[in-house]
Amino acid sequence: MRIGELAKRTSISRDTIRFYEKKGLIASLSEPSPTNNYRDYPESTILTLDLIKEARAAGMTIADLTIFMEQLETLSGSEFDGETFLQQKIEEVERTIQNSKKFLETLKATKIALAAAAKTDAP
Amino acid sequence: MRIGELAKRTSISRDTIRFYEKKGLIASLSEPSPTNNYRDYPESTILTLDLIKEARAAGMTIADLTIFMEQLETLSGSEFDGETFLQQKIEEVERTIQNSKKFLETLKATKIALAAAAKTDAP
DNA sequence: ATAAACCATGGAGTTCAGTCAACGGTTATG
DNA sequence: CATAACCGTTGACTGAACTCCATGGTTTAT
Repeated sequence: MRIGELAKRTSISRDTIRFYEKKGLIASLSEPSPTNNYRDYPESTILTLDLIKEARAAGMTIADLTIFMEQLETLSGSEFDGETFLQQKIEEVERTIQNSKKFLETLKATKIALAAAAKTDAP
Repeated sequence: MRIGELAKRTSISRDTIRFYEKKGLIASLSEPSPTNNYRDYPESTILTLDLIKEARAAGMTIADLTIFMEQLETLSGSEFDGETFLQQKIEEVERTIQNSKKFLETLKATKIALAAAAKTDAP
């Protein structure tokens, strides 16, 4: 599919998609039409982009994602220690989750305090 | 306490602390020593900075935090609808947590796949 | 009392993650 | 076939969140 459709279906802008491709997070088919040089993406790129969105929201950087995508593709076969990298990222995300839960409690407590203050205040 | 100690005890750089103060996230005592103009922070600023760290890691921006801190301090008393703001942020953080959990599963699955591939590979 | 260590301010510089603009070629539509 | 809608590339630009630097004053340890 072409970049416009991909953009629409993932809610990610064309520019951002091209930016991700330049960074190596996604790849378009290497042999496009002979007459133009339009990018052509497989259906699966939608899934990849969804994954990237999740990962970004979970605190992963694009540099992290570049390595991660490489692991997904090659699944072993390099000198690079993918398992250690993944384990580190797992721990990072676990910390982020714990941390966010804690902060969530603070937010909730603040909201409750605010509501209580409002009640004794207005009437 | 002075900024250096605060920096050490929170693992946040002096520059960042001053930056946060300029943004209104924290405040130093308004009447410092008469002989110098060093910032002087109460013990509680450590807790505030820890909260800020949590919040940042949970995806809150500094602009969000500015509003949130104001809510914490004033606890009602403005035209601003703090409860709605807080409810929105609660939902945002909840989404972030759900999302991060999902991504965490992906990371774990990838690590397992990598380990399996490595086994059938080497020996 | 003097050097090392600390503090302040203002402003410039950096990194990350996009985003926009200008220009020209391609494809789809009435 | 005109023309709107789409695509490509290059490079400049933005906003967020720091980070660094230069300059100069203050405190502390020796």
